[in-house]
Amino acid sequence: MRFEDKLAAYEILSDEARHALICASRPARMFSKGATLQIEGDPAVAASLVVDGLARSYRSVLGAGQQMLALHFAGDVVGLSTILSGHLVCGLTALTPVTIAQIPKDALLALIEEQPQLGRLLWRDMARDALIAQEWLVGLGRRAAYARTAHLICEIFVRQSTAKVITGAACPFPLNQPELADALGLSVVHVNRVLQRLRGEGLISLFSGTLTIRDWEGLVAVAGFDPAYLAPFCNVLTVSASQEPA
Amino acid sequence: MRFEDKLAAYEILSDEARHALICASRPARMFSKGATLQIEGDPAVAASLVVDGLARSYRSVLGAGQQMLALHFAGDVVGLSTILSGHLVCGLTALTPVTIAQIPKDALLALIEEQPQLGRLLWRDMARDALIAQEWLVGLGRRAAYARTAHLICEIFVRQSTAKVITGAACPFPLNQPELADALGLSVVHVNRVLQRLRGEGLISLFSGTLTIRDWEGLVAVAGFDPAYLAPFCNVLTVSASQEPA
DNA sequence: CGTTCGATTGAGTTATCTCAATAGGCGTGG
DNA sequence: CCACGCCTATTGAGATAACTCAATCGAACG
Repeated sequence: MRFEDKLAAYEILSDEARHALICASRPARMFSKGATLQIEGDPAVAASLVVDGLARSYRSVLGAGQQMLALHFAGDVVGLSTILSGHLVCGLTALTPVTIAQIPKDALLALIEEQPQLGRLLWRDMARDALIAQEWLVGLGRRAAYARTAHLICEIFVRQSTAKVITGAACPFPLNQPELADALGLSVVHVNRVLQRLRGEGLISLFSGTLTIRDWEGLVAVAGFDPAYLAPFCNVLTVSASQEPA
Repeated sequence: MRFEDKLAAYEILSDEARHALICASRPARMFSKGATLQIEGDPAVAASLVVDGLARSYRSVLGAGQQMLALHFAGDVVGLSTILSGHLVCGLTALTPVTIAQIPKDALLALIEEQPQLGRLLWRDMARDALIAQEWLVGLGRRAAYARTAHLICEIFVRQSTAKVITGAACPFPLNQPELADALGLSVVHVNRVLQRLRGEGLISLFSGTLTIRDWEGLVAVAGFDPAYLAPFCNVLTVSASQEPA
């Protein structure tokens, strides 16, 4: 069986490096929505390349549910920092049907040594993730629920739309309200009310998994959103490759 | 003039790599408490090695004060992910008198190419920072003020005490209440009340810059603190070197 | 056709904030 | 050496954002 392996890269990968990456990774596997890709607390054995779909990583907190840590869109690499630090992994589940190609830890470490160019790319990817996490941190610490929600919507919209232009456009929105609550550090009930307000103010509409931006300027203003932190890494290059690993 | 350059490393650096690092960095400079080391929004021109003291990075939010993003103890490297991503820097100020050795961006990038071993070390450092940031994220999202504050106190205590054993011991505590508020996403008034409660419950005492742990078990329980995320990187090796750069 | 899950609404509770005021410490300048 | 001013810690009191509990409703699903 063959499949497409889309890899978002920040500069052009040499054929050699791309080939090495493909060789190192296991055959991509598909998972259905809601599937568990990684059990929280397991030791780190592999990084995951999100070939298609959307995944989320999270941490559980004693009596307080879960906190989502990051969204992983197609092209993202998950678990680098965990492997490098030797720490136990956080949970990872599929928010949509998802295709994942795992890269075993040892193969990844070897790859980094042998393909410095690829290593630097992965490192940059981690830097991008760190910036996004920083933005979430700021939001949780200092933005009220309304602005925080608007900000996340902005982020999801920008990360998802390959097109740079953003207007009164629409995009799929794969998070339901309980998932939004986990991401935003809010209760489900409050998320619901915040969303109603965002709709009421004419900023968005959001029904059955589809988000429509009604007033991008307004939404950005409410959120205090500055897309710069996403820009330098927005799929500068998309590499397609067929794969048939050992 | 000579000075000590303490570098916390996770594995033994080759003499060559260490020498290259020292050559790449500018002469260390001292800053007084409260000094601005990096102006928020400037372009990234250099990474900073904290030689001594404690610094904090932060982001300002419109009408909501500042959110502290990270604490940087001696041996930490600041600004790697900003340089790699090309993004503008966050603010950086000294919480105590601090000694900083800057490594200009170009020199750093060259260093990474020429000294892969050192590069991997720096990468691991970034992975550690990511884990700590993740812990802050979880705290801000899902821990109540009381537990969140206890957790930060645990983190500071562990990161600061080189001694592994933790008992009814004391350590300097360089954050005042406004700074704690910035770190914890709380108001100063509430920080004050939370601290009073932590004292009242007999968990800590905290006066004039000195923290004393009165009940480590209890504090850890309240915080839900698991030191594992700090452990793999706690100053496995401390390298001392005299330096006289060009 | 019953069950489950997500969205929605109501109502009361509480954690945390804001505003305001006081008091102590410390540095600076007169 | 004292007086002033600023910063930090503390306290009180009222306001509010966000939470919890609980119930309803519709859609998806088996």
